[in-house]
Amino acid sequence: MSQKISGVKGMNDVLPPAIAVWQHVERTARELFRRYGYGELRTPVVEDTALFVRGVGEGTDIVGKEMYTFLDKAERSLTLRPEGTAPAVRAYVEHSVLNQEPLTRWFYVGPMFRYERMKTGRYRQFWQIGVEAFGAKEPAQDVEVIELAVRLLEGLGLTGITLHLNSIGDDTCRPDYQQKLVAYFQGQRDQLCADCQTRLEKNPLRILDCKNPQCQQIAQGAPSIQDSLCEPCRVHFAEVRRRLELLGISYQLDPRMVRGLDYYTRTSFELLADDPALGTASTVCGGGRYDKLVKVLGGPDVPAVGFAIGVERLCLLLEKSGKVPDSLPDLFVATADAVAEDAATRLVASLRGAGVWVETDTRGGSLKSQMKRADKTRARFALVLGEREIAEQAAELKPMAGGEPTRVGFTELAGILKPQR
RNA sequence: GCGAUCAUAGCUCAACUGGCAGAGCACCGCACUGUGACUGCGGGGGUUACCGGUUCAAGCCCGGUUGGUCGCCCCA
Repeated sequence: MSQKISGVKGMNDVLPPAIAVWQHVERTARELFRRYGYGELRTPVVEDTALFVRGVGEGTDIVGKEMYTFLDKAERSLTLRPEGTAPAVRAYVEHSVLNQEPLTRWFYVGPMFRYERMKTGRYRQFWQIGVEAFGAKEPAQDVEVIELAVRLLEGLGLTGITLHLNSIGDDTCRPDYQQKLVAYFQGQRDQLCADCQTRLEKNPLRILDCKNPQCQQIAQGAPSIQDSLCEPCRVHFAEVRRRLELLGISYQLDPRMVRGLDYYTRTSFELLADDPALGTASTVCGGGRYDKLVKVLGGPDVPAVGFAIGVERLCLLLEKSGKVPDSLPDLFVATADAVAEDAATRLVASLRGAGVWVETDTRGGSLKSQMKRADKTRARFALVLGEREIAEQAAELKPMAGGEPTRVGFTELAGILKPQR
């Protein structure tokens, strides 16, 4: 025996049967996105490092300390993508998509990479399902994107999810607000935690969602961004809210929810799970409008909105809720004697050709061990084939869950089994 | 990056104040079987995460490393 090699820290294998949750999530998402006219985008897992430095922001934790960055053999600095928006924008700009269509709606599913300390619902390789819509500045687009996120979780049968909503203004009103904020916190500077004192200079908005109780207390009295929005931002946000209500999507206004990145504008939202199983990783989905980003990445001045969902977190919630539909074989075929072998092989092949999910034990063995195997597969029906059945071209179809067997001719089998799926 | 806590068979866990590393489940084989979850008997599986130290003797005590889990930070 050679030395065992284990997987990389923070990166997980998913194997059957646990993969069923993932497949269910993906299937549900793809079907939903199709109905809203979103097309799938696939970009490489590796990008030019500069894309994230510029697109995500130099001052962020992600760029500052969490990226998997390396030099390839030609000394290019490459990075394993830490998120999906910057690559989507890169592709949008690179293929001049705006020149082909004024409105573009994409979704993506794939792994992201961040070098972080692990905990529940947080891994170094994690999957995101994301949506990006380019070209519409209208509130209707914000709402369509939010609706998509909400409907996906609804469609998966999840409850206990709250939509948190805020508008963080734009270039014209946010600077004013930041000034007001700084002025307010400056007065109580020494009562803030050490982190927040630095934030006061670098990113005052972030003080608002500091978890420190003392800071939270102080933040309570801070001016709300809602009172500082400029007229266009105020109107935009009011329309977003009106349209959400129109669709019956409830939300919680959260004026202290902010985004750390400069290019985010106006609408900002998160979906939070109240399930303690996620611990502090309760954010299942985060998104918002980023009207500046396309231009920042060298493209035209195109408005955009999007979100990203953490698939592992979603799966954790789903596994716990037990709302994953079973996917089970239709039939298990066992052989009782050697005479039946060849005929059974052909019967199984033709059933499979007709679309029936058939399991067998390719190791053969005693009927008992085959039936044990059948039990394991949780097939709906079992069929035992021997000399007698082959001669008569018919067999007892036995429901594995219990109940009376029925005598069925081989030619009828596919018809009986297939429609039940 | 900081702090807490844990690590024994594939899984869940035992092993007294330091004294030959075990059970259940799972897996495999045989017997009995024309029909499986609660038939009988048997079997394979471990350098007790790794490295070092103390001791006549370490799964147990001490130090380090790695990995898991949970807070802080940040996020999805």
